[in-house]
Amino acid sequence: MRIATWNVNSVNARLETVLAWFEQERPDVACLQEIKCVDDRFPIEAFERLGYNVAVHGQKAYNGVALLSKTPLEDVRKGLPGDDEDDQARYIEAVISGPAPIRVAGIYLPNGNPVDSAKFPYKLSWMSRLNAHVRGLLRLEEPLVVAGDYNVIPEDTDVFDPAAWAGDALFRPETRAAFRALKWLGLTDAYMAVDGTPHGYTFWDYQAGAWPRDRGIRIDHLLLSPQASDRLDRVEIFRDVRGWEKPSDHVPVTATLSERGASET
DNA sequence: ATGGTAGACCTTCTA
Repeated sequence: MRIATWNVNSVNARLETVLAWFEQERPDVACLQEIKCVDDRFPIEAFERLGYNVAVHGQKAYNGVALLSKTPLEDVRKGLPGDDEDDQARYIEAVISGPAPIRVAGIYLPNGNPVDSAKFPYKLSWMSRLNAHVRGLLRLEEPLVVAGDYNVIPEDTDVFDPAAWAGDALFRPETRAAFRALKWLGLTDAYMAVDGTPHGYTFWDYQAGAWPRDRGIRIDHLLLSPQASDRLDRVEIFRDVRGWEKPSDHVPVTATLSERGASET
């Protein structure tokens, strides 16, 4: 089973590009972020034609997340618990049905810039809520994948110029500490299974020639519960997609899990 | 030089 995450930066502005990648790679499951539309405007039929079931948690103009799966989505949750005042659409979760069911959460973690605004504490509080929710999910002892645009640069090696990013909300010590705390709950970063690349950038800014100069950052992650990481075969970062016509500033990332079911363990 | 782009939408915000 191959699970994808991709911040598409408007699913409607990017539909042709997004569909082209789906037709080429045909992942079994996909988490999309920044769909930038309300539920009614999501191009559900286009994905259904490719054989996907669709769950959408949309929002006008900003944010918005969706889950796609070739098998039916069960137990769908929309929105991250822990703050009834939070109306930003950044979290969607479902159980992917099949012989070896797996729970997948798609996240669009807040950017948090500028750090001297309310956006940074919102980011940190969102990460704290995610930590609390994931802690509960891990108690289920199920295969779980938490995938998405984390807006977190975990390590110096995940950014072209660490010094230039020192004060950025994506790289601040508090942000990186919260990401480590999430992993310390018992999640594995699937990126450990990537091989043969000098770095694993997943985002290049539209500005200042970031892509041609390869000034990227690694911020799109798949974190796996022990029951999921036991099945991890490989990770792929589709960096070529950044060079396509009308690209998103993020590229798709996939993790492939073996199909080993409960009966064989 | 502190630049540059992209998307949604009401001329400014978000990233």
